[in-house]
Amino acid sequence: MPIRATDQIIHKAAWLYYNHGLRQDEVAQKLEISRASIAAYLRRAREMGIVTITTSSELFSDDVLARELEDATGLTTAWIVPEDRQAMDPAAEMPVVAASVFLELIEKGDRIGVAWGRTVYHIADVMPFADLRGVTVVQLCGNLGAPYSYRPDQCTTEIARRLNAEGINFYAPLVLSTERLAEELRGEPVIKEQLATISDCQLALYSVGGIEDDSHLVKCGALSAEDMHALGKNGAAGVIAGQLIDRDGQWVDCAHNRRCISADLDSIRAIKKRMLVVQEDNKFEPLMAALRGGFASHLIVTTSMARRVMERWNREGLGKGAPGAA
Amino acid sequence: MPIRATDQIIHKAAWLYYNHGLRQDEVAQKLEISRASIAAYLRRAREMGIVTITTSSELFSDDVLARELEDATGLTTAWIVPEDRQAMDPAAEMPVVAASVFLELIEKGDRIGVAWGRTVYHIADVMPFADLRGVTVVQLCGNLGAPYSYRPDQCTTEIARRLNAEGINFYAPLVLSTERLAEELRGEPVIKEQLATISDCQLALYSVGGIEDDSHLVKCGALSAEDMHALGKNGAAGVIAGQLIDRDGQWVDCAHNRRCISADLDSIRAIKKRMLVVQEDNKFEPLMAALRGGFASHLIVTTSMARRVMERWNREGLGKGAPGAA
DNA sequence: TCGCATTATTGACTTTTGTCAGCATCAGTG
DNA sequence: CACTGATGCTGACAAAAGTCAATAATGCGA
Repeated sequence: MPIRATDQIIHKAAWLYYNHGLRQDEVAQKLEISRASIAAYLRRAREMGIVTITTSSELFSDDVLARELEDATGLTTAWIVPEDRQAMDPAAEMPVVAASVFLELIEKGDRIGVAWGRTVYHIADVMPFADLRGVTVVQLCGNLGAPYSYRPDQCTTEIARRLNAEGINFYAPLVLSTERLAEELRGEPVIKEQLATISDCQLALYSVGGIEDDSHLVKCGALSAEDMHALGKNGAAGVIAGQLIDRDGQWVDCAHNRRCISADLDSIRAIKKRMLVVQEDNKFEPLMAALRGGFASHLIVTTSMARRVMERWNREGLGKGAPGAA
Repeated sequence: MPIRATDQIIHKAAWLYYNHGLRQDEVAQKLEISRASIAAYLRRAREMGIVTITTSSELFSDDVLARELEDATGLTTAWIVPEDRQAMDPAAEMPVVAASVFLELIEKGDRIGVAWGRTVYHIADVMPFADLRGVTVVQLCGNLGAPYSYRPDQCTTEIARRLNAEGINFYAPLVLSTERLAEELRGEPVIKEQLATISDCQLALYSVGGIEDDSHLVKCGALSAEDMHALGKNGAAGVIAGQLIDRDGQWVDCAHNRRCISADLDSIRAIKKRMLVVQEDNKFEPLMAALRGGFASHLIVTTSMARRVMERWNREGLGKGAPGAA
């Protein structure tokens, strides 16, 4: 894609400022334009990803607890967000860490799967701007028919926009009213093809959902609170890409899952870099289920959550590596 | 390598400033430290490569002339430095473009060969700071015994320092007084081993030397002006990594070359990304020789030089791709 | 071609950042 | 234990960058 004529001047300004280290007034002089415009250009250059500013996220992975967690659970890398008073509030910090790590994990030409949820949306919201043409961001699960603040397509679109990547949305509902219709829709060539490309992803980003009344599926009306309770009694322990998983991270054979249009769990497990981000303390059990199910190779959690995972993992005598991990 | 305790605070400051977008005074407040210190930390963070600021060099490759040059000569990519009045002085611009392109071409874990000369030294001098641990920078040719402003080892070391990469120097002179000694030294295990690793490089950076009286080899005393003249008469057309090449880019069988300790030309040609940077207008013939010899896959030149190359290449009826190109 | 709406540019002002001399701290040394 | 040189921190000031309302330019439909 050639540079648009109007971008040329922005590019030049950014180059002189960031590469040559000229001051804004010097750049303004050189390009025969006001300094105020240069300031505006530079802002745009950053927003367009012409200029990229990255900070190593090593601060969060260089940690004894992170090493221990990796060793115990077989994760490739863990990032630990501290909760001490000197640090940021974890609720604000976690998405920033996640966005930074996510960006670091992307390689040229990658295909990236993005799921949905409050956490993912917040990550999209603080995602730095970059120029990653050649990268493709695909939606991992169907859309929620009802309007909702954190729609799956919004997550995908926003991330793709910020990265200057291609965003591929999924034009199917997440849940249908009958199993038959879901089945038929999954068989539709457009949908089928898109689902088939998911296992080609090199990187996936998601959180794990809870099965409480405040879970997304309930709040979005995909499931009633009663249904969710019942599913919980029958072994459901968490939600991955809109689908219920049991405590071992296995697909639950229930009406809801059968009515879902979303990435096949094995396709997700086939993705090499599976980045799982968990914010809320009350998602401990769902997180354990996701870990047991092999849904994470890269994990971002708070210090306290990391401790709880370590303790439980060791208590259960689970060895290195989760079942189903690639 | 774990973060040094003292770096931790720098890292934190950089994180809060660049990732969370806090102002310096807010960071100062959070870390309970003066704002002036934060300013100092941030500078250090940039110099240490904790924070990296990159600008796309597309401005120079997105150019009709660049496309034509690539198509005609079979280069992978060409970057053209403009000479119009609105742009920077090419003498100042070229090294900045080269440094930026060089950084873009590096991939994780790469081994990089760096030669020597005024151009390479200037590139090293404007190389941005980055955190590329795992990358290795190796010296392509022996050192100049005589003290000189742009010593081969300085180029390697400075680039490695700025990139936070490992620098491997070559502790042998570039030229020895007798062929026999050069031969013996090349046979020494330490030297031999190092020379052997050169073809494992994924990226090389060099310029091409001229054979005029002001050439490096003459100015450093490796060759007398008379010898150089004589070599010129006998077909030498340029210098690559301290060694003379003829107009077709082939190794010249002369006393000087036989007394040289430097990367084997075929080893250099075996490197996938061969980045050639030519500043001076009077290096046209050496550049042509280097191109014919397949010493460039990535080229950085001025507009006028690009035009001359195009014209000559077409006139000579050289097809796509240089002989010897990988 | 005109008028309208939208976008781009700028000068003047405010806020933020960079700098540096002076003070505090600390490790090494006689 | 005092001395010394080096390093690091800070407050106050200077420099640079950010912002915004007013103005100019531009595109576009009628």
